[in-house]
Amino acid sequence: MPYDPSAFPPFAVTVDLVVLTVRRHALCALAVRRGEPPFQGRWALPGGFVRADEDLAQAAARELAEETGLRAHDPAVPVQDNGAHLEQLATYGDPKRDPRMRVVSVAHLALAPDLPAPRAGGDASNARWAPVEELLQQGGYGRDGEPVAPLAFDHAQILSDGVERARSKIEYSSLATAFCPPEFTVGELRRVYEAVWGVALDPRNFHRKVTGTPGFLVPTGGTTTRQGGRPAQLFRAGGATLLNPPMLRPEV
Amino acid sequence: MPYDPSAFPPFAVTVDLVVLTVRRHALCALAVRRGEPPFQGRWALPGGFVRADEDLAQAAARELAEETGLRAHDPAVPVQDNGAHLEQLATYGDPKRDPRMRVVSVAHLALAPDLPAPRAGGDASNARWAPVEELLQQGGYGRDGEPVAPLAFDHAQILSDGVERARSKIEYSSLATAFCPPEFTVGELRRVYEAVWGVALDPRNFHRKVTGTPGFLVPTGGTTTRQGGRPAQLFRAGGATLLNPPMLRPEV
DNA sequence: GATCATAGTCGTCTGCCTGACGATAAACAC
DNA sequence: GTGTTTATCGTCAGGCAGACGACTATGATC
Repeated sequence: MPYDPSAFPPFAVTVDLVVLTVRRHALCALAVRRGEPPFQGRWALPGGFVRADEDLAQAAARELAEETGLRAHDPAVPVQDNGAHLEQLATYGDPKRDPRMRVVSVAHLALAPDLPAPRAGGDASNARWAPVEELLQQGGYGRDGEPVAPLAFDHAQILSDGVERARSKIEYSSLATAFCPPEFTVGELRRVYEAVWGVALDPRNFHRKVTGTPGFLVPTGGTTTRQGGRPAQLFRAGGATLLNPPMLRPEV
Repeated sequence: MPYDPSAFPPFAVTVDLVVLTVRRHALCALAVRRGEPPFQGRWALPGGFVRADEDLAQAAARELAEETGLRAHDPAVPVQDNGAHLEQLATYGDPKRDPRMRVVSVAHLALAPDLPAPRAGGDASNARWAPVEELLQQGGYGRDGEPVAPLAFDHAQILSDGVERARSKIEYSSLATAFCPPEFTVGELRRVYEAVWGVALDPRNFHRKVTGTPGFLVPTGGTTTRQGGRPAQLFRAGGATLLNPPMLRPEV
């Protein structure tokens, strides 16, 4: 027995993506330029409609693949390959958030290692990685001196919530490894924490902490010199997902 | 310019509520009996359609008031009066979660102090507080010896997620006070933690921890003997929302 | 009224973890 | 070789948590 369609108002349901990565020691998010009204020409988060036969997570994974080529991890499987971490973030449903009609957006958060270059349907000029502070600042000027328009719709709020989720989640989980390539050094992992939190961490205490937490890191045996200086051990992400005790974010 | 309605599939959007409270040293959730198919006669979480002009949080607050008479707090205002804490939990949108049509449910989590009795549109027999283990057990027998049917739809999953959110959130926030009356003793707060986590806590260490965390508790000056034994100091919830360092949940 | 049971509150001690920081190691640039 | 950079190991003091002893203040029971 289907519902009486007059008994409830119809909604459009979309997924929007907060895709974060660390580039050049800065936390960056994927932004796409809108090609049509409303907010034509403004930057926005990637996203799209949920299809009739699609789960929300499937829709988010499909959008992520379309925008970045990344495959999403099965959340039940620990991070192993080069895929991105994908999780539901929150849902935004203010009646006026889209001027055209009633749209409820289920935002998702994706964490990815540094990628070569974004592609938005093949058009590179309409997609870019931008530092999150640049995307979130209101009416300032970007690094190139041009005025910065705020993100379309309520996407500044969504991005802000996604960044806060990422910042708090790397405290008590091993999610920071999702920003790293499959093999990485302790120093690279530390620079991820520093970029996401925007702080400087003591390399010695950080090294002691991450190598001393069981299941966080697994040495691969190899070493590298990627960053100059003494060669560093290479690690993969271990099976542990929850860090106990957590990494402590320095205050202020 | 409205969307072309043929460009996207129409969805129904509902809010479902995980309303938790602590009664008789057990973590309980509000359940309502379904009066119509599908799942007629089965227990389910309270919920309903989001109206055309309503925000998601407004819809959740309205449903909460209809089912329990509780007013929800403005999330920006710290807990002071007898209202309930209300926050968005997660969104569930499996294409088959409702056999009738495509329904996306934005689940919310509410934490309330112990209430006299539930009312579901005035019909008490169709609403009850039930221990969460009882609602979540699959095909067992309840306290009264009658067989227990699983919750309708995917509500067991939603309830499970809500309980897990509550369990983890009282670790690092002062949310446990949302389960307490406006004035409460340290022992009452401890029994909240014990019920939600299902563990026993050392009364002395707990007392030291909560009274030593700045901003968590504010003494009102009064004392009480509600639980027998030596009179205890009464407290109100302080302004702090985040506990740093957090309460530690004993392992296993 | 003495005794007991029940809760609440204050202390002590020990072990672990963290932050601060010195020291050494192994590469590269000149 | 010297200096620079990054990685890694150690040391030490302070803080917090778990274990648990001791004392206090009420009501219940004999």
